[in-house]
Amino acid sequence: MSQRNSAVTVKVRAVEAPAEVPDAGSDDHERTACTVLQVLERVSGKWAIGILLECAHGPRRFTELERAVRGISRRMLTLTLRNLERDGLLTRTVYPTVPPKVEYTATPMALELYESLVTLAKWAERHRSSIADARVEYDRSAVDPVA
Amino acid sequence: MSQRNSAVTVKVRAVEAPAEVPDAGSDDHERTACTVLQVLERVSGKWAIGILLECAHGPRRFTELERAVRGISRRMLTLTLRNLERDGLLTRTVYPTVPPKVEYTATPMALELYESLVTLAKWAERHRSSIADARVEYDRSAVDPVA
DNA sequence: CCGTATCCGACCGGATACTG
DNA sequence: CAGTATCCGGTCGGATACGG
Repeated sequence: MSQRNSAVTVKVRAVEAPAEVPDAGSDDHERTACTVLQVLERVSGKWAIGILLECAHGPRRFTELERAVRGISRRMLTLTLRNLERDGLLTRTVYPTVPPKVEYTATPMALELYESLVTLAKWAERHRSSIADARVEYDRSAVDPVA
Repeated sequence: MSQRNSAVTVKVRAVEAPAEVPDAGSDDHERTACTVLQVLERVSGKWAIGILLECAHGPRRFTELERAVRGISRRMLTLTLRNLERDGLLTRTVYPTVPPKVEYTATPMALELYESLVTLAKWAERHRSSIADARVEYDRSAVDPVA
């Protein structure tokens, strides 16, 4: 896909009191869905975002990430790192010293993505309790149909 | 977490020519990462976004979704629908007619999320080709170390 | 029309052990 | 320090068949 500006076509802006999205033209949804899906797939897996968020604040070494992204295994750290590098979101720099030193740095592209992740984080923050409530309510009425 | 406004703390805005994210205070990353992770987990799975995007443009029936979200199986449609309903992102309305009719509608919360997804979609659109290039380049030099 | 139930393969991801 | 290799269980998700 070329560099055509704002190729996404959907109307954004001003959904303060959301009623209904204006519509965007039927199979445009599909193109958008596909695109978003591809983003989410790159960034999916439990660990990619944690790593990206860490590296957004400066170069990080392998072991630093292993400690910062808590709960991650060596294996998953390596795999996720490789994928992020492959997609051009992280650059890997090896310093041929002894002991070896490797730094992972977020690319400009990744730093832009970081912006979107912050947007997402804000949404999550706003609705976290609503979602939690919805869950307990749903589970309650599922287990306890009429009570 | 209560309703404190802008609890995310990280500095946003103005990363036109991204150099480095200012930093946000060490373990604030973790809280942000966790939050974002939770969002992504709700919305992950290949199908949730496609469904959300469809329903953002008005109520949709089960079979309509089955056709619109192409490639989805009945099973996955049902499961994803249930999870989205459980999280309060979709409301399920049953019309006790014959034959039965069920409508799924995006909640205001989901329509706000839609905004974020559009942001993500824009990012993906901007960088789609860069990522594709990065991949072929990475794969090339992996298979073809020195040539 | 709108689902649920069952089977089953693919892959994600943790634990552990070994290497340059 | 910064990985790689192997094993192995759990979950995701497709295909198919059946039910209200």
